[in-house]
Amino acid sequence: MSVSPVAKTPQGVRSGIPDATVNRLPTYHRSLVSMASRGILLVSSEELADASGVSSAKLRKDLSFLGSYGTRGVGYDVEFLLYQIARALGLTQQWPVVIVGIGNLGHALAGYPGFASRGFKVVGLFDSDDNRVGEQVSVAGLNVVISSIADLPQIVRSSGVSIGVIATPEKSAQEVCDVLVRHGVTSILNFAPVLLEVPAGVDVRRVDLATELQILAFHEQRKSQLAMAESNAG
Amino acid sequence: MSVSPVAKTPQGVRSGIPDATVNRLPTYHRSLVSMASRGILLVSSEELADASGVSSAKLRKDLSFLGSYGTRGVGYDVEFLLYQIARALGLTQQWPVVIVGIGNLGHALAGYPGFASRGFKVVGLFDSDDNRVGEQVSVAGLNVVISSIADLPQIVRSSGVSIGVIATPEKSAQEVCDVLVRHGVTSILNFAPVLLEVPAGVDVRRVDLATELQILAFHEQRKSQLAMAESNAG
DNA sequence: TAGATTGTTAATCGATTAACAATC
DNA sequence: TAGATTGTTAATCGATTAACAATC
Repeated sequence: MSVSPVAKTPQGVRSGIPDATVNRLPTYHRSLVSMASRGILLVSSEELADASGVSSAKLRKDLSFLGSYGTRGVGYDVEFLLYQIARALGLTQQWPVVIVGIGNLGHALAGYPGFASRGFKVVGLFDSDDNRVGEQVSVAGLNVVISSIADLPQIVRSSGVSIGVIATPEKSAQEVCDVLVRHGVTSILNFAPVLLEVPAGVDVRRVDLATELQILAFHEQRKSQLAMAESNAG
Repeated sequence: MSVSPVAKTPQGVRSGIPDATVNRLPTYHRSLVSMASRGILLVSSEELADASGVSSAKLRKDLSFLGSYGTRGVGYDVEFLLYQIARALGLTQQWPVVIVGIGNLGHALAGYPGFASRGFKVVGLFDSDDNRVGEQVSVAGLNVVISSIADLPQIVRSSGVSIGVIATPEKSAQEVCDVLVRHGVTSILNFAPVLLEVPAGVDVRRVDLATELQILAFHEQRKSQLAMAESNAG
């Protein structure tokens, strides 16, 4: 057993890796994959931080929650650190994933190359539109057939799916979510513009185009206000 | 001039609305739109917070940065608060937007209904694939033709575009970003899995499927570890 | 040993929360 | 006036940062 810097609460043992850190680990992972593919063997916190868009202090702090995987005076072994981050993120196992709602967005998600390359395997595509059921979609070079949502329970159970992606219209998202959760899915990536209701223990992450654009609009507005204030102050 | 709770620094005047608050405003906005459409005239912080998935204390704190728009003992006027949030977010003006990279994802983005309904107007679709140039895409009920990237500067200039969406493959994202920035785009929503290099003053938000899935995988892994620890502890 | 770079400390900063005075 | 609910305060919590001792 390694001694890791674990945060404790009176309630019990906690994960030990702060949320803010977990949210940045995929970025470090990606930077390291890119470096490894370029044949880089060794990297300093400064270099990896630059490549990832964070400060080196933050990077070292983040990595310190995973363990002590660098060498003072030298840096980090790229492959070794890559493995440690992949392990922390749970990428050393394969995660079967289902996608529900195969419109343009669902198609785009199914065809996303970064899916397979990171240990996620699309084991099912589902759509409520009967005209679409039976259609072939190319996923990571293989053809996957679109199934009826009626077949979802069987596939989720048999493949042990715990991660589901919802790319349906807003209207059916909650219903689909309920089906997923009922059959054992405990992590959901939601592209529909609704706040899904889920029982405790189920994680949901929502990705919303409108939200992102609105935040950009806010900052855009602020920039033009600042520009005006400055030209007035002149 | 209204006296607003503005955070100051020795350097000068700052925006006054914390980032964490800005990031939640779109959620409140959406909840209020939904309530307004259901004919709800008045809402308490408790109700709006529930609908938005936050605590009422956090909601009230967030709203307090915009101003004092509620009535003690009563609540918030839905339409009025909606307008104030829209104004704060910059949604009372129309933002012309261009989308570059019209594959499956670009198509999905172009067809997204929440675009137009929130004051974003797609004024240009661009693709580097000459076979795709000239193709019609339905955007908010209108047909928009896919243009060559060579035409981007002209359209960005003439429409005063300041927000761009990048939905290209990883390979061409930085190049496209450079073109956008060179012609005056100062906010970029990036769906390509690269960290874009931009000059100071340009805002970039990156949305990445792999990142989201990896964060879910982390939590999923932690849940199964906790379950195992519990069954061992019995 | 001298130079380089990690891992950790401690200070600072920003975000969250609970409680409640203000006020409808 | 009594009840309800906001807006604000102050305490707490978590994240960031700079600096540096440890150590290759």
